[in-house]
Amino acid sequence: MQKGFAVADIISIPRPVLHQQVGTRLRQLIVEGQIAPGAKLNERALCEQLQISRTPLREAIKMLAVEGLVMLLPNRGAVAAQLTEQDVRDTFEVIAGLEGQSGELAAQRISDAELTEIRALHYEMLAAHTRRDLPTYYRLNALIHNAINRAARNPVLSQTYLSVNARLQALRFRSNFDDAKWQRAVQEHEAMIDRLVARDANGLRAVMVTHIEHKRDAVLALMQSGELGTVVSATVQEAQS
Amino acid sequence: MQKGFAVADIISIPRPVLHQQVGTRLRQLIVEGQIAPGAKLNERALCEQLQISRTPLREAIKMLAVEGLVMLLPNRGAVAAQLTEQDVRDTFEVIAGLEGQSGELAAQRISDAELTEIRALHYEMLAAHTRRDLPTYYRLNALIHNAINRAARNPVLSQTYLSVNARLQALRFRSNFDDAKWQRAVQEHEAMIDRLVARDANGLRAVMVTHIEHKRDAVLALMQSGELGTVVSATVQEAQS
DNA sequence: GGGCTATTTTTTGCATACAAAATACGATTG
DNA sequence: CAATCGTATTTTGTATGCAAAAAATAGCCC
Repeated sequence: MQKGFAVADIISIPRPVLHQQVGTRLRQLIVEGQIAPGAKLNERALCEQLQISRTPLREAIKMLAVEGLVMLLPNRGAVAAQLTEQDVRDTFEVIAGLEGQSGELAAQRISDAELTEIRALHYEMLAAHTRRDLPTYYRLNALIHNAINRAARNPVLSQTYLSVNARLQALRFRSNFDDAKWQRAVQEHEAMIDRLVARDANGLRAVMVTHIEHKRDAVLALMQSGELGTVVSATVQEAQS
Repeated sequence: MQKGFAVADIISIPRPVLHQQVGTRLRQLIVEGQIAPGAKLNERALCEQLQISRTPLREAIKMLAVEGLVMLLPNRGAVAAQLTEQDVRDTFEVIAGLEGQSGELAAQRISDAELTEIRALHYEMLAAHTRRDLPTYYRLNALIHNAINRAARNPVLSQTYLSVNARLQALRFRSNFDDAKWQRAVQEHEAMIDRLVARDANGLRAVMVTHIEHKRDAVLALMQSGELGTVVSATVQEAQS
């Protein structure tokens, strides 16, 4: 009680507790498709793989269940969430609302410094697009969306967005970009910057909603083509560290 | 594998697993204020009170942490979430967006039967208002909001709304309604029905956003008056069973 | 007596042990 | 040989045990 701050309190990087680490790792495995949608999460196997006991693993699984990344089957464990087409539509609908609001607020609240940074990221993204460097493009794309989210100055909104969005990550990073769609996405990003510069809240909302709807259509097309479920080597991705 | 459906699979009501039950109970305790905001969740004490071991309790606590109802302090357990004024503003901002979208979609998608039911509930609510029966009013109010949410036909949206809203429940059901505010809330509900009948999506969105903003102001006023933190006997309430 | 440090006690975090349910397997019978 | 039943094995759910960290307490020095 009376002891002040020990040195360790200051210098030691507080290693997150195990169930958090495990949660992060599991999230990664699911989002990257290493654990395929619908696949069963065998506790013993995961324990061995992650070198931990069942207690923190189970705690992590319960957390992912709340986030919607896994489904709990009473007395039969957990399976990675497998979204139906309708689930995907519903989720994108919510994401569109959240991103729209995020854009609306960001346009009102963004600082010049943040705007400058976003413009810089945007140019980097254009470079990646020009080089047809998809992984870098994805990474920068995520960074820009996160930056806009941050500029909205609402941690609850950001957190909610990340949580809902995580369910789609496994799909989003596999959408097959043809050049036309890619070009359109880039143009939409240009429009976002424009609306941000103009501090046009309603305009930015509209652009972001449209952008998400196009992304949704790309994902749905991919789903209908039946290409999903295949475990594709995943690209680096940002959100939901 | 080969065994078909046993009778038990059909007739037995599958008693939810313990961590779910515990989660529900803890949520209730926090929302009703039996566990005050900021209060520590002592594992041993809760284990005795709920007559369970620490394992399911800890799993439940982790789930509530994801929902935002408790905060985890590494190596120091969990405390019931204590929202700052800014947290409340942020949360209401998200709620406004979600309810607004919910209204927008409900106006487009509601069936006549659902609309009829909502009108009936509305009249019951008017009765409760006339009698100044606040508990019944709250209950019916929650039922109407839930019904609109359901009419939006988006389970992901409903779930997200419930999850974010749960954090405010502890506050919302303690707001001191003066008669003027109550009257205004009732009028806003009338406007909701109107917009639903007219299938006016944008109109309903606007009404719901305004309604939430008023609710927010009432809660903020109560917070600033310092009346919160007191454990008040909670009223029955619906959401987040 | 006040403030600091050392020691005890409590509490948390993780691992393991045990019980119940589900699954897999095999035997038995028609 | 197929289908069904019974048993063995696996897997999940819960309880308990153990170690480390935090909190409380006591002791000490000034």
